[in-house]
Amino acid sequence: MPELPEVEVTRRGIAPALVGQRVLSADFRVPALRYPLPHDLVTRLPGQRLASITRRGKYLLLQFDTGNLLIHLGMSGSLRLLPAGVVADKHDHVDVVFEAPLVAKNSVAKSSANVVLRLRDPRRFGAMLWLDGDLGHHLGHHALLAVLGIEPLTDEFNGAWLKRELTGLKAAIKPTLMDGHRIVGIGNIYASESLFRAGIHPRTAAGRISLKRLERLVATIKETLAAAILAGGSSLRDFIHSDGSSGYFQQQYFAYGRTGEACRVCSHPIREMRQGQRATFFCARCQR
DNA sequence: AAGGTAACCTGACTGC
DNA sequence: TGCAGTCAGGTTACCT
Repeated sequence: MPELPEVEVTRRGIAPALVGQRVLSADFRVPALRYPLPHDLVTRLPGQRLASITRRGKYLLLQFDTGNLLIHLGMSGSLRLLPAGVVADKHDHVDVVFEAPLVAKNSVAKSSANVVLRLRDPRRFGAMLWLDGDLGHHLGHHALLAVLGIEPLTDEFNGAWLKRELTGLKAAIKPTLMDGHRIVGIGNIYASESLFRAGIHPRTAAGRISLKRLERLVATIKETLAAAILAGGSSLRDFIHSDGSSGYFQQQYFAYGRTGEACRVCSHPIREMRQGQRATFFCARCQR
């Protein structure tokens, strides 16, 4: 579920209900996800006010009084807002209870119970870490954050930047797009989708793509991510009781998961191959 | 530095 | 119905 658009949709979904609110309690039900969980937050977090929720790549950063909660959803993670008291399911690993009552804007039902931010992650590839002190410092110095690549939805991410970044690379463009140390947020779905829209074959050597085609690729990456955020936003606007599933953008896929189906542009069957243990989908006629 | 592979983990699905 | 095998939206660690 979570590439950049899904993480951003999650951020926008939970922020209005939580920002400005104080924590009442925290509960950890497993010792670790990808990394050990910060169990000491059970005593450290209560009383702290949530000042902001920001995103860096696929990481969510919740800024509190004395530090920051870093959350990564991995392959199967999701965050939901619930009224306190709802029994945790098998893979609901972390709860953070806020003192504000849950008010469902799009729901007739209102609850007077406190609102719970609940992290579910069946595969446990996700992460939750506590970063003490200043967030700005961690963005530049933390081992997980400092190594992150450029944000694709910024003006700095443009054709000239990408041309420079890819110069000399012999690796295929598709896995290169997914390398978070170069560009953050582009996962397996949006890599295939962006390359389809740009008309670039996924196996093209990254360093041998012209500036003109890279400018086109930058544009399709931005438009694909932006469209997915909009589509996700329309279905996940109400995070209360949401199942955290991805939004309606699936209906707009040109290539991903469409093996054997007709290309929406030229009607040739969409093909599937493996690159770096991951499935790649493309149209051999539209993408050269 | 670059490039490729295995590993982490559970659940859903396919085919026999 | 059961069981084995495969696959899944991510990332790091560890090879060459």
